[in-house]
Amino acid sequence: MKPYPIAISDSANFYVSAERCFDPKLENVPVIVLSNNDGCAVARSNEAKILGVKMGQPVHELKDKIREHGIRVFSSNYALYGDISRRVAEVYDAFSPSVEIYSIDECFLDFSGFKDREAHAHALIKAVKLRVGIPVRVGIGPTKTLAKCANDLAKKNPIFNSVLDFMEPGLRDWLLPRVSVSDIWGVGRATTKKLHNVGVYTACDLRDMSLKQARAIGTVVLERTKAELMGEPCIAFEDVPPQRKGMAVTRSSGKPMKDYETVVEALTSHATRAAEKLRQHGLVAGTLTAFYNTSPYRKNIQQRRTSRTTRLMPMSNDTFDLVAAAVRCVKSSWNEIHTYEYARSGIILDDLVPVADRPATLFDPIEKRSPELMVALDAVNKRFGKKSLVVASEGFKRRASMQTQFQSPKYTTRISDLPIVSKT
DNA sequence: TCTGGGGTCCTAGGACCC
DNA sequence: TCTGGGGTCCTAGGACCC
Repeated sequence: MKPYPIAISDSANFYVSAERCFDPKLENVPVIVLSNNDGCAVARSNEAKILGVKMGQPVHELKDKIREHGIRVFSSNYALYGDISRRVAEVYDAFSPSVEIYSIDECFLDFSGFKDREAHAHALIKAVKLRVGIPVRVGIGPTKTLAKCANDLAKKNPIFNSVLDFMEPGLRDWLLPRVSVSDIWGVGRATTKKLHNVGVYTACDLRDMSLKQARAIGTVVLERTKAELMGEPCIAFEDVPPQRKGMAVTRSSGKPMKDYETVVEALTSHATRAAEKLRQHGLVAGTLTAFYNTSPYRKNIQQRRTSRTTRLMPMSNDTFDLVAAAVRCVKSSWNEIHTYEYARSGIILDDLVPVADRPATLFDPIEKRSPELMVALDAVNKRFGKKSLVVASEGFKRRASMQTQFQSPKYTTRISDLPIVSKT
């Protein structure tokens, strides 16, 4: 691969910024956004970071801090964040012929052909702020890893004024020795520890270590990272999203799940949601895995992790097929003798293919279901609200709905959530 | 007592990312 | 008491085949 300038634009504390878009009172005060079920902090404003709120910190550990410092707390509002993300990406389209959406808050942009890359990046930042209302920062480099590294430096050091261009090797030689190896994209906790053991502490050390040693420590992945730090691209720019391979619906349950029925109800609910997701994406799955685990955090209870995988034949996105498969998995793995307190469960789907490419099966299933039934099911649930129609094994008791105590309005995707502007 | 070699495919688990 | 969810990629090892 030949190197050319790649930019990465990354939103600052994205979920917090998205909340601030619609509530200016949140500026300059500590704000955190919680994970599903209001379990832990997954986004923190700079003010919250200064107060020592850690990424992923459980919210029950933060009670005092929240009270003392008046931290504003939000449940996650994915409808809002997803929509803001889409709007930001639309702005990027005007600044590059080729954009790769990497995550909900990051895009890679092909920056080749722009003479003054820094000026172009500043224009982009201005446009996103003006048209969507959230701050972004830009890192530029000859490889994705160097662009990410530049972006990280721009994020942490205000002197770079939100843009850092790493195309110049001299600038890299100066700055890479100041970057911890653990801050490099692709180097996680385990690899950092191994690298420290051989005296590799900085991005520069990693760039300059032998290819052979890099491979011994972190397989081809670290080998590629080293090459990318040298300015040799190994990770391709992908402006067309590749066909997705898997899909998962997993949840922690608020209360421990002790009996068979409760676990079946949870997995029925996840399988139902997974089937909906498949249909939304026009896919069918060939493999279904159902799992349910005890909480690894509760050291004093008996632990058990259970997972069963089954083939879906024929491949399917039918709610009843997926629920039946999930229930089979629980049935075959249920421990009758001991009672455990399960805390998390989920459905993982693999071997996904577009409905049109579904391979024909030798024998048609005995019971043929019509896709129209699923269309009708989706339509009813869309019109009358989620879970208006459910499969019976999900249960009719109080449904375990997610804890979202502090959710902001769905400003951009639900008209009834807009604040009424009163005429005065 | 001796007990092949080389290939493919599949799966579980680890590591990492946001 | 309360600790997220959804992805990708890579490797080792077992099963199987000839």
